Amino acid sequence: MRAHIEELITQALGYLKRDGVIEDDQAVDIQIEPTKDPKHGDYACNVAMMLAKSAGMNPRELAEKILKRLPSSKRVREVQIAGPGFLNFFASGHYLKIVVREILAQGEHYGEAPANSLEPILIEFVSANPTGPLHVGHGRGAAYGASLAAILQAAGHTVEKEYYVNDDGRQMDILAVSVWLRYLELSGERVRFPDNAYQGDYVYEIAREVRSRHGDDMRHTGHEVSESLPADGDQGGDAEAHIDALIARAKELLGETDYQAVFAIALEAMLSDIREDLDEFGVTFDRWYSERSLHESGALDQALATLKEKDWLETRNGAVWFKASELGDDKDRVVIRDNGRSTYFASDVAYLLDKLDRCPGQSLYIFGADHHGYVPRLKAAAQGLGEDPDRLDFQLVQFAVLYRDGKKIQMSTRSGQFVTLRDLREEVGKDAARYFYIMRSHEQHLDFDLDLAKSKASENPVFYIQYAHARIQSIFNKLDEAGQRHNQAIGEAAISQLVAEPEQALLRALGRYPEVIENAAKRRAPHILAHYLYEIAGQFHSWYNHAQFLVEDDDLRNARLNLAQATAHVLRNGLNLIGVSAPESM
RNA sequence: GCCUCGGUAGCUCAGGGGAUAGAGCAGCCGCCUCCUAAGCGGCAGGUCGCAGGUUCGAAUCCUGCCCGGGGCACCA
Repeated sequence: MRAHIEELITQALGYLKRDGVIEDDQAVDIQIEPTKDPKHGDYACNVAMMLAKSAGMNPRELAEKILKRLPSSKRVREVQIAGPGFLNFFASGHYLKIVVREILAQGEHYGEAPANSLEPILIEFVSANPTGPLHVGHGRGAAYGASLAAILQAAGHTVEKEYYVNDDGRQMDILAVSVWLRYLELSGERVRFPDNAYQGDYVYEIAREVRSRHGDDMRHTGHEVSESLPADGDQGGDAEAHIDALIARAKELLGETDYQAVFAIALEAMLSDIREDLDEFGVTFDRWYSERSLHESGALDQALATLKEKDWLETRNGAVWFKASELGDDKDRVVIRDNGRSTYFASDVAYLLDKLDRCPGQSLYIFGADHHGYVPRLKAAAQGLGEDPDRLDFQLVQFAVLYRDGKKIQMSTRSGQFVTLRDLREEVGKDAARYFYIMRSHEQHLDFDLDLAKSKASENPVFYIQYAHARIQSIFNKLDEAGQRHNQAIGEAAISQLVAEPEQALLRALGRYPEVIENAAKRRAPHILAHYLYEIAGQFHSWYNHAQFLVEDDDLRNARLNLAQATAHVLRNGLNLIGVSAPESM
C-alpha cells in the first residue's frame, strides 16, 4: 500500500513539475507513514509541507494542487488535507478485500519480496572463539544475526551466513594446553593448573576424549612439565609469561604431531559443541570459515602484499604496521609482530578481502558492543585494500543481563562462572530465548527477565503471540467438530461485512506486514517485527473477545474465518523469521 | 582523556523531523450459562536527563554539559 501511494504521489508531482508549479530538479524524499490515529486515515504523507517553501506557497495550498493531480485508485477511498498540510489517505473496502485475498493466496510467502530483488549480503555473526561453550552474550548475537538474516532474505536480498572460526592463535593454544594438563591430571600426574588456563568442566571432557584415543601416549611427569617455568600470576609472577612458557613446553615435550593431535581434538570438540548448540537454537550457517585456511591458502600473504603495494605498511621496531591512522583509525595497527607471527587483525584483513571478493553486495558484521573499536580499523583496511568501505556494514549488539527474582545474575568468564546459552535454552526454552533476545533494539542494553520468559500468561509476549495463533487453530478445530467447512470463496465475497472496529483494525494491520519486513530489513532491526507480531496478536485477542466466529450466517462466518486464517498466516510467517514456533494448540 | 550505546510513566521499553508522546508489567475497577478467562475492557500514571540552537514544526537533528553501560594491547 505504501508503495502504491508513493506511486500516486510521484505521478501527481510529475504533472506539477511539468506545469511549473514546483521546480523540475527538486529531489523529493516522499515519506509515507501509517497513521497513529484512524481519524487521519490509514497513511499520511507530508510531501506538501516539505515542498511548500521551495514552491513559494503555503503547505495546504500546495497539498490542494497535489490532491487535484492525484490519479484515482481503487485502493484509495478518499484523500483529505488535514492539519498543517498532511495528505491523509483512506484505504478503500476494495483494498482491505485484496489484503485478505493476497494473504490467503500467498500463504507462507506472504510478505516476501521477489528473491534477488535487492543486493546480496554476506552476514557474519557469532564467530565466538572455539575455546569454550557459548554463553548468553553470544546467544544474543546468534538470535539477532539469524533473525536479521531471515528478514533480509524475505526482503529480497540473497543472504550468506558465515561463522568465522578463530582456529589459530594463542587462545587456541591455551585451550590445547588446558586440555593436556587436565589429561595429565586424569592420568594421575600431579600438575599445577594455571590461573589463565580454561577452568571450565568441559575441559575435562575433552581431556577424557584425548585419553580414550591416545591412552598414556601423551603422558609426561609433572616434574617435566613444570620444571623451571616462570612463576604464575598468583605466585608473584607474570601469568601471561607463565602460560606462554607452558605452551612452549607442551610443544617441546609432545612434539609437533602429538601437540597438533591434542589441539585438533580440542578444536573439533568445541566446534561440534557450538554447532549443535546453535542448531538446537535454530541458528544455522552456510559456511564455517576457518582462520587457518587464510594462512594455508596464501590469502593472508596476498592481502598483506596488496597493502604493501599500496604503501600502507611500514616496519617499525621489528614489527610490521598498517598505517590505519592515516585512514581514519585512532592508531596504527600491527599486522606482523616482532616475533614474526601475524596478528589476529592481519587475518581479519585477509578475511575481509575474501568476503568482498565473494559477495558483490554488502558485507555485514554483527559485533558485540565490546568490539566497536574494530569498526574504524576494518574500514581503514577496506580502504587500504582499495575497496569501498561503504560496502561494510557494522551492527553492534549491546549486552544482555539476566535477571532472576528481580535480581541481576552476576557472571564472570574468567572463573567459568557464567550462564551458557545451553543453560538458558534449557531453562526458558528456545522460543522464549529467541524472542526475548530480539524484542529490544539491538542497540539497547537488554534486561532478560528469566521469570517473565518462563511465564505462561499474557504478560509474556512470546506466550501471548503463540496463544493467538493457537486460538485461531482451535476455532478451525471447533468448526471441524461441528462438521462444517470453511469456504474461502464465500468469505471473500462477504469480506465487506467485516465492519466492526477490531476487524477493520486487524485488516489494516495485516496489510502492513510486507512494509514491516522491508522496514526491519532496511533498519537491520528485527525488534520491529517482534513488536508488530505482538500488536497483531493483541488485535486478534481483542477481536476474539468481541466477536463470535462460528455464527449461523454463512457469509459472515466465512468472512471471519478468512480474516482469522489470514491472521494465522501472518503470525506464522513472522514467527518463522525470528525462529519462534507457531503452535497449533497450547 | 578519546570512541561508542543509552537516559521517555513507579519498572522494562517502543516511537528517532510531523497532528493529542505509546505499550507491557506493577496499582485500582469491571467482564466467562458462549469458539482456549493461558483472554478482554476501563481508570490512573509524563519537565521525553539539563541548557542552548536549527525549523512552519524537535522526544526525534546540531552543540555543550550531567548521569549510567561498554571499549580504547605487538590479547583473542
